[in-house]
Amino acid sequence: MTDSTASRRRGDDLERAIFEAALEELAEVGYANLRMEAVAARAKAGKASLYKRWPDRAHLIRAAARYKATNVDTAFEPSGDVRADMKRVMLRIAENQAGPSGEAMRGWVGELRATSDEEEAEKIREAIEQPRIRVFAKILETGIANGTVRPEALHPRIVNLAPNLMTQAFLMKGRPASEAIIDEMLDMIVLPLVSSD
Amino acid sequence: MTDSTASRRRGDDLERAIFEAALEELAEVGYANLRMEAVAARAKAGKASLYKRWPDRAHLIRAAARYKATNVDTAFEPSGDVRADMKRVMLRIAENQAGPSGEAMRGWVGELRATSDEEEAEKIREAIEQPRIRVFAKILETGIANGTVRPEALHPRIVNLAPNLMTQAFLMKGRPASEAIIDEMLDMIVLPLVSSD
Amino acid sequence: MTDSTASRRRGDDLERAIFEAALEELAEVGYANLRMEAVAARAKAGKASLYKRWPDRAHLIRAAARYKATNVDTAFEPSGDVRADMKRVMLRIAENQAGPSGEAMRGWVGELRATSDEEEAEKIREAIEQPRIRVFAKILETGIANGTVRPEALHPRIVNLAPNLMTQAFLMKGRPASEAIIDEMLDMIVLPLVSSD
Amino acid sequence: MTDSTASRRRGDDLERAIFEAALEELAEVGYANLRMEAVAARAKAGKASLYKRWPDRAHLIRAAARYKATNVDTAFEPSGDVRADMKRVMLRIAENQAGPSGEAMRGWVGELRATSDEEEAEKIREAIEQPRIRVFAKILETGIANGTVRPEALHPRIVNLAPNLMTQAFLMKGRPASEAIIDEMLDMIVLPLVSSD
DNA sequence: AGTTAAACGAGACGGTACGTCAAGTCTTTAT
DNA sequence: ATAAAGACTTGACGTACCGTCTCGTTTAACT
Repeated sequence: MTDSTASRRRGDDLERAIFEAALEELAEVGYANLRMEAVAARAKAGKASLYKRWPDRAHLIRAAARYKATNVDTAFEPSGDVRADMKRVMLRIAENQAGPSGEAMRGWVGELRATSDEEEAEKIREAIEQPRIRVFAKILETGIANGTVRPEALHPRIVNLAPNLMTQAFLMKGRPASEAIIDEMLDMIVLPLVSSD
Repeated sequence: MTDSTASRRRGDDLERAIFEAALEELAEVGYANLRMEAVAARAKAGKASLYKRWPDRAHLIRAAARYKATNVDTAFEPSGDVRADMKRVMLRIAENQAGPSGEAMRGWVGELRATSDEEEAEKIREAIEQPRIRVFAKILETGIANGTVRPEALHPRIVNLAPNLMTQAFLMKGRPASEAIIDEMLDMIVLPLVSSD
Repeated sequence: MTDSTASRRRGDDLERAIFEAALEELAEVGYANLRMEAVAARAKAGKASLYKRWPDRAHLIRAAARYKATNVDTAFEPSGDVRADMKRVMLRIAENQAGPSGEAMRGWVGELRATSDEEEAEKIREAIEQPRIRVFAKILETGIANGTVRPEALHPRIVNLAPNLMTQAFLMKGRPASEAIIDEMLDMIVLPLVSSD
Repeated sequence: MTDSTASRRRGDDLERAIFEAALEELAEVGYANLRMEAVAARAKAGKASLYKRWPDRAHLIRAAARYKATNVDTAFEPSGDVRADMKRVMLRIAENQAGPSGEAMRGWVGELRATSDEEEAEKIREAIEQPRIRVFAKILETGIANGTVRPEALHPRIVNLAPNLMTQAFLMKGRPASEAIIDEMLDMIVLPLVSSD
């Protein structure tokens, strides 16, 4: 029997519970107001169990964000309609930014500095960007295949353009871009750059 | 005689001294590690003199950033060469981001939330963007005048594109975009979008 | 009018309040269960205000005990009846041991070690013993004057004998000696040693 | 087979190992700084093995002190010279106080309170005092037999006087009485009280 | 010029959260 | 079946800043 409801959580079980608690706190009070004690209390864990795993709030939140990211369905199958596909992904990014992941990124950005551990920062950034690059690259490749997209559009700076615009809008406005803004981004910036004609 | 070494500063004199101290602290330790006590000590002021003027760290830093912005030479005369003009302004933005203003923005972004005072946030964002919009708009207008730029490029989303790319790069990397990256931004994204033919 | 009820306590006022709180806690829960946070809370003070004044619990409690001692009426006028005078003082010591001072001494004893700061310990011990020595010496001197006490009884080891027996009884039993025990101490040990015939 | 080097200790074997570890810790860091984890580690035992046997630090240490006491040679044959015999026993007590047993008593005293379990305390006190009473009583009886000691000296308060003075000196000074002090105790207090002439 | 009220520097204060430590409990793994 | 190992919850520790408040002192404005 695996009846462990009454028994004490350990290892991964506990870790998951902490992540869930951290993400909920993040969503409720935001990164700047997130207290380790609140996370511990919500996870019904001791503070020591948090500090044993992560040296500080920043590391815990990054780990929680990564945990969230890996537990999210990232499957995506391009339809062939480049604009529709891009819009769909961008709306999904917006949804994500509205939740704890958005808060996590905001906190991460706030504590980032040129003098901080650059390798660590680079790793995190790549972990965030890589999945997006792949998705947008796939969309563009489909477009190239059916002749609607210029082959030169596969340059990383252009592949990343749409998500970067989303990020910028989110960070500077405090909330994700609306659908209207996404439409503008697509029609005025991204599509003109990648379209083949 | 303005011998004020021994005398006590008041009013604007004091305010300026606090701003300078805040900006220096910002440059040295970054927003996340900035302590009100450190600013007060560096300005040889009491903490009460800070809290009398601004309700919290966030407000002080925003005010300091505004103070810095107004004291900087923003005069800009377009040469007619759109690419060169844009690059010049973007390099200037990069310089700025490397200093205390960059830290101020990072801190502001870190504390921003969808639930915060949106009007206040909007005002600050506009105060940051307006001068840039004007500069880039002027550059584009000159280009339109000499036929190198499409008239449709005057849409705010496109006018703001270059500074937005700069902001995004700065926030996500922890340091301003390098010259090479600025070149890429211009040649792969901005110029293709605004060029007339 | 010295109506300062509404204003914030500082300096000695605050110190006194902390001492009172510490002594009350001491009386209620004992030294071993005394918590700095409880003292701070009872004194309506921040923990930092405690730690600013004393490095740890031990120092705070010693200071509180000293404060108590200095605020107690130690005046004593020998009546000439050596046994009655000694009994009176011993009962007073018993009373004292039953209160916070007793707890303070118990705690001090518990933390004392051969390797601790001996000078400090010596100072405290003397501060405790000196007043007693004087009182008992005065009693014996009066007895010598009226011929009921041997002059050799003025040796410190004998002068201190009665209080030392009180201390030993208190420390080993957890509560002060009863009147019956004090009678025995006097009749079987102290008086036989000091009486002149 | 008595090959126990590689096999796991159990029952009494383990208990003895824990006692030894506790006594060593006691001697090294004192009661106040004794950590259960340190005892467990030194005994190469799990903490659970400690808590299974004793409910807390206090009980473990008392048990360890008792264990020590029973394993010490308490055989004593009075020589007939009361002063020499008493001095020999008092020096032995001093030796004992300098070791872990002294620390154990100090800790016990520190945690004792009027409100604690009095029966338990009484039992422990008697366990400590009984062997001493017997030894000193035997010495005095020998003295009475050869006419050097008054028969009235057999009252418990007087029989216990010498060890009580030792205890008091040890607890208040942090270290056992020196030989010079023992001489004074004997010549100024104990012997005058018990001598027959 | 002398007086007065405000502004100021210094820093003590009540308080919150930090990150650490050890206590005592519980689970897992090895003997 | 029992012990070793050590992960876990709990709660106090002592520290660091927060934002408020009090104290004298300095300065500007007004008798």
